[in-house]
Amino acid sequence: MPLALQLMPILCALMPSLDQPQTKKLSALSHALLTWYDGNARSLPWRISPSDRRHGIIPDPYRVWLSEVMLQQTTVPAVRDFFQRFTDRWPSVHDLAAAEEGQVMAEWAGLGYYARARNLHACAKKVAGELDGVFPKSAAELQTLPGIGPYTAAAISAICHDERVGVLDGNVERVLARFHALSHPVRDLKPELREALTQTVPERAGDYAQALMDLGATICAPRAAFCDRCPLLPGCRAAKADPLDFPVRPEKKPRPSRFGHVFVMRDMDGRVKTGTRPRRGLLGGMHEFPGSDWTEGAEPGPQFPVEGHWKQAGKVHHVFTHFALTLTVWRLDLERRETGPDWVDEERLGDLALPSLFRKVAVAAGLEIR
DNA sequence: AAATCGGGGTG
DNA sequence: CACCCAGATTT
Repeated sequence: MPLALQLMPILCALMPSLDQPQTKKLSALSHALLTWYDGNARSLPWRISPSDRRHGIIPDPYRVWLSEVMLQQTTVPAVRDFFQRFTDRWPSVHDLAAAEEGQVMAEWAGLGYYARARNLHACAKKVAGELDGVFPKSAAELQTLPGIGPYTAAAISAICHDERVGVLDGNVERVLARFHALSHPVRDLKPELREALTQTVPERAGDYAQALMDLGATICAPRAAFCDRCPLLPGCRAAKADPLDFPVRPEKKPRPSRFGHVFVMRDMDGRVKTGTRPRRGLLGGMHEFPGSDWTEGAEPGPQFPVEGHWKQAGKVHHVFTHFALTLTVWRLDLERRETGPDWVDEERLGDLALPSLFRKVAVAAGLEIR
């Protein structure tokens, strides 16, 4: 066995890790962090500023919940406009619960992770129907609702009711991984980390959670660390070396390349053939254009959906890197007038629950789409 | 425990 | 292009 491998366990044991003294150090710095937050909090549409919060203004749980679900694995810039449209259209949980699921999906189109939209609507119906429109206050109860996991439950209860729970999102994971100089991927010790964080939460639990997240977003950022402006610098282990060495990421597997065909069929009256994807799986429940399966390794045969009714076929290769997916987009202009519920006016494609992938397909096929 | 689920931003 | 982001759910 190579010497390096023999030494590995010893090196790991020597590396600083999550321990009690370090947690106490963070606890001692919590007030410095809150002071930093009072002067440096980001202004966000769903947030109550620390000043307003001190004057007794309480956040609206509906808006906090909506923002937290939208922000799951999604950046603030991407969420802003969606949050504004949702709250304009559905100002309360009752309004959202009364909406058609399809309307919610259509409004969510472009934000990604579409199971979130279905869970969002299911949760709204539950809260409006069974709970008289009042969200539960404790994290434990919140986590029983669809689409609300450990993070979102803690975030809502801390921000809205100052429940003293550890709010552990990607930003806070990074801050803590650096503060403790964790030598293992956070994934492997997330429950311990969340518990340790809970021990440090002060009275202003909501502001503390948001302070840690803002610190991760602006000071202790993924690809940069401005330690000279960090209120946690005095106790931070990574700052003594290179903060960018943390967090340690687990190896990720490459995605296999996939290939497929998509058919953008347009009849003489300007109507386009659409379909609805299964509720489960990739882009579940969203609209689509018909096409082949997306197969690994090699391109499938064209599998044209119509025989002899099209007069012109434009062919465009388009690569969608997000899915490691290469699609061949076919534009089929039909000679015969088609009818049916799946045929939609080209001008109204923008109203559909069409994910970004298929919007790009439409553009690649030469359609006008808003 | 690992895989899956989108899309946009950034260096 | 690779990596990351206010994670949850399914397998």
